[in-house]
Amino acid sequence: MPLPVITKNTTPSEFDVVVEKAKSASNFLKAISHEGRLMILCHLVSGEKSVTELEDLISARQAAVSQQLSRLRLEGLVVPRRDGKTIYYRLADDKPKRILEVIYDLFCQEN
Amino acid sequence: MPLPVITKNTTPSEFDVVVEKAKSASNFLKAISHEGRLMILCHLVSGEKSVTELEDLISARQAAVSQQLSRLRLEGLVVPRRDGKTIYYRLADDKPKRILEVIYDLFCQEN
DNA sequence: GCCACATATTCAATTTATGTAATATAACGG
DNA sequence: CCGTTATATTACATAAATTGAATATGTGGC
Repeated sequence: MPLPVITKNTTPSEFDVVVEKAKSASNFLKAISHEGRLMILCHLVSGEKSVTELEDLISARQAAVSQQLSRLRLEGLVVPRRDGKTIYYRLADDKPKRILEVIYDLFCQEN
Repeated sequence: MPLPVITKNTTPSEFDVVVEKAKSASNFLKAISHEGRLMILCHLVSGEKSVTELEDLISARQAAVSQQLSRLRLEGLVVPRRDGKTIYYRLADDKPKRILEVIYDLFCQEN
């Protein structure tokens, strides 16, 4: 429950573990802290979408969307599935959803 | 509850509102998606800390910590309070805490 | 094999973020 | 007023992220 606590008793190796986790977390956050990628993830919460569908949803060009998906794919946030010519993307796990729920609550809900 | 949905019926102005919110959210996420700033915020969850205390906690130099705090201050995530020579920082509201709880759960908790 | 559609990759140009070092300000004690 | 401690700001160099344009790949139909 509580967030990590660092005191004088924290050993160097324990400290390193915390730093490692902070790195993973900040990489994840960097991946989602981009307007376009954030919108893409939002749309994927409601189910998988093709690249073309995403282009329309966020009014962006093919190359841009494909690049953003590529970044999300490399970070392991989304997973592609090919069906004929079209490629559908979906969230890889519930990490993005968990964060997005809070973000939505904080930025799109109140007043 | 549900995340924002964009359909063919979404008007341009409604769309703009969503984009605006996505911008705020991504700015906020950018502010916290930095290893040092993330650690600082983590430490502030348990109560206010002076700049010097934070320097020790995250093993960073004075100028670096001060810069990171400055960024967080400009984004409205933290608030300073002066007491004599020392300046104490605390979280401005519960936004960072809300996110950090999920982050901690996702990255520091499981197995 | 050739064409069209859907998607991905590459490259260069630009912008933005970050780290370091040096310097500045603010408050206190003497 | 001076020195010291605590913090902030600035300027610069470097690295990383983003964008746009062009091009490439993969798939299905003919």
